[in-house]
Amino acid sequence: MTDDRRSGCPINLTLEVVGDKWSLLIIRDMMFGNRRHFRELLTKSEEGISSNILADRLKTLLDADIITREDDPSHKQKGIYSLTEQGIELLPVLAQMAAWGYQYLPVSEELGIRARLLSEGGPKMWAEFMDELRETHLGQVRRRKGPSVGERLQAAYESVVNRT
Amino acid sequence: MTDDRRSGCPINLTLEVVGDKWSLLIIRDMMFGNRRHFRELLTKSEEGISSNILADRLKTLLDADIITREDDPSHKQKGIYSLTEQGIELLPVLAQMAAWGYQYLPVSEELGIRARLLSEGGPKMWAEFMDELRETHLGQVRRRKGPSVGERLQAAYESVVNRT
DNA sequence: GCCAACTGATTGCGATTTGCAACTGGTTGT
DNA sequence: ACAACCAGTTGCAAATCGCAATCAGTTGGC
Repeated sequence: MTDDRRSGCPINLTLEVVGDKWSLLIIRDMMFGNRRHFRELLTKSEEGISSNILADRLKTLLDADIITREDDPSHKQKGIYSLTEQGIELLPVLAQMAAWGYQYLPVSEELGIRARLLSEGGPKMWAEFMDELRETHLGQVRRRKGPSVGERLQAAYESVVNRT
Repeated sequence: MTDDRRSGCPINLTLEVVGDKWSLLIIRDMMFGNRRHFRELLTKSEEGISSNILADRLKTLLDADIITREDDPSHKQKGIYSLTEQGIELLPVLAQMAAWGYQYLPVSEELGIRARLLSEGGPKMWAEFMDELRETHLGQVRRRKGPSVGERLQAAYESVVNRT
């Protein structure tokens, strides 16, 4: 783990931290799938990450202060992973990638619906969702106003999945 | 070059196309550095990409319809690479990554100034810059209104570099 | 107390990807 | 004619990836 950087360009530095094929997917699952434990991230991943890669990426993300880990009081071996403020602020990056992928790539209907809603909702919806994440991951209190963005996204996803 | 995808998730599909350490840097150089030839991308890159990687990534980006290549009439061997509409629409992704990197990573002053301006300018400035890119890369005409975003970013960069 | 199932990982190992350096075959300017 | 320039290609060693098996500790059921 050397910290020599290729350049001081913000885009490059960001890529050096999360510019691989897995890190952002892990963060996506933590944000949209509410995965907080190792096993959840391992087995409920759409793409099937393997355990050594997951362990390695979690370590990297911990080092980069994008997530934190604390012990689960209900199980001595379980750890709970949480997003930090920095991690939560990666949401706009994910949202833009989702919007781009939704527009130009062969996205499946079930998995695309969230991207569509999030894209249509725009930065305002993103900010609201980030507030919800701050509540779930940082324990901050949020002034509620109706159904959460997370709930709405989940409901839309299920409605597509259950449609016969 | 198999086209089996890990999942139909828009974020995953986007990562499968540009989720490596170099592709987005090449696109960045084409957008902000106005690099259009192989040599320009190779030698004027901040990070020092090697020629085989560059050739490989350009091929991938061509296949993904993010860039196009045409012969340079002024030199039989030279090719001119241009961004497609899809490629230009990656700007918001880059802008968000730049904003995140600028806020949380040890960005150098010279290379950070563009990120700061672009972040402060927000989606409106991004749209304007994308229009300029459509002009340069797609040959579209643009209704001009004062100095271009590209010129403003470049001027800011040079002013930081030349400051003693 | 015993044991199966579950927990977060780690290890071994072959396949792939990366990246440096040298090189190729062709073009251009002088 | 010849040096400089052009877009790549090739060889090869090192690093990374990803699958499967394994590990050691924890928990719940009986």
